[in-house]
Amino acid sequence: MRADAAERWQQITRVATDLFRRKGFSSTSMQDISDAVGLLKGSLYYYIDSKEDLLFEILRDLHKDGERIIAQVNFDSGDPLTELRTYLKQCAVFGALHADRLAIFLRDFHYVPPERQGEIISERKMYQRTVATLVKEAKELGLTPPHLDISLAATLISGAVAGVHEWLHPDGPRPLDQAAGDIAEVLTNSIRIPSEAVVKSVAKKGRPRAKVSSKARRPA
Amino acid sequence: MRADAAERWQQITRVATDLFRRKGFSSTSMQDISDAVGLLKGSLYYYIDSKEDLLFEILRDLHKDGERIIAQVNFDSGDPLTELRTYLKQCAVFGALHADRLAIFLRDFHYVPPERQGEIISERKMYQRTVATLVKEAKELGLTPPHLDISLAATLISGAVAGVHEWLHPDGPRPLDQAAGDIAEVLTNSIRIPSEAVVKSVAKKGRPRAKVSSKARRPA
DNA sequence: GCATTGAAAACAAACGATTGATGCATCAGA
DNA sequence: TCTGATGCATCAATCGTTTGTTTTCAATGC
Repeated sequence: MRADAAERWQQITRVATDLFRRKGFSSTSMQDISDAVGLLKGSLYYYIDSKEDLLFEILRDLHKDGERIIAQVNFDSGDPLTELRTYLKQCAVFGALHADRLAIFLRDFHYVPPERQGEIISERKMYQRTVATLVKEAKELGLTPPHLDISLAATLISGAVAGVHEWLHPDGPRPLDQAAGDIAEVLTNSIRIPSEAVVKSVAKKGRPRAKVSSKARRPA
Repeated sequence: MRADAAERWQQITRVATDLFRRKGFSSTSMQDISDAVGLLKGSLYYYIDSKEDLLFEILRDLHKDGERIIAQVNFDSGDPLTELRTYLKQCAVFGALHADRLAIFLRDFHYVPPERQGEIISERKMYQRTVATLVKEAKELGLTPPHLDISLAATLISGAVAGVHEWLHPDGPRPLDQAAGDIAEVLTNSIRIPSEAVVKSVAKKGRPRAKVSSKARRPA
């Protein structure tokens, strides 16, 4: 094996990831990929078995990276809300760092041959279950509003953090760690008990109308 | 024009919507559509100009329906958090009722010819701007934590409610209106000031470990 | 009440282009 | 020289779309 064989493989997966993300899996042809790599499309089949196989390899790598990062979270602190916050922060960071592959996963996963889906699909369900468990623990400890629908809240939070990759970029104006922390904080806050004092006081005193008019808020 | 011409058109859009949702736009062939309708694929071109045109028509209809529902919200109550809650509830209901077309919009919108995208794209930006304005108003009134990043929070909330269509179904176990209300409540809560009393008291007293073990929470 | 007409609606056949994939030839480097 | 790596030519299938023809059926004339 030549020295640059591994590089070729990385180049192919990198190029394919970029194209799949931008154009979608089924709209990306092997011709597109081979053009970007600098090979003839037939030559790609020296490295892969099929187009779907290439997709599988890309998503399986994402799966592995995901497992590695989540494993760093400590779930034994004793405070479910803090654990949830830490966990969500990690998820947000992960989403920002692997936005391309995550977008492909969420949109084009169903193109992976069914018999190979099992190796990947477990990850997402694990995400949701982790959140669900932490939310449940928080409620049992009285840390959430008493009528909170924990299943609904968990699904909502899971979905929210799954969508973060669409707009949180590692090279954004704020440090990634900081922004991810804020995201986790806001999401965790969604199941906290709100301060009644503030809510009531403001509602009573009849605040003046905000500057932004109703018209401006509904443009055309 | 014959009486059933309008029915044919509805049948075509309905079938296409279902297929686009399940298989994706570019993986759905005109043959698939014509088979499901019961015509030869060439005959479809009596009703449409192109495949992309069909997608455009479907999404433009969604756009119109969206405008109609959002217009019902009263933005002059004087309480931005209540307005946000109402607005988000409407969005959740809308998402559940039009999950198919919404999924197509979020995934396959980029297949709409660029010159025709403008007629549709305004809608989503309006959603986000509405949320952003309400969040900003709430902060200015001191209804949110003082350090809240309003842009981040608004984006997060918008993304969360946009993903609701994936799991909230009109015929679910709970009445749609009720579930949507809960969703809006949780999301609105995410920018409310949390009750410090509860948080501190629990943190202090050193609660016992929750029943669910750390292992169970991270299944393989 | 029946035949005629004309447009709407669907069929039938084919178009060129592109798709994912294969087999074999070839080339370069160890 | 031998093998990993790529070029080259080509496959059958399918793609979206077009064209010309045929069928269907309501309105019309008598």
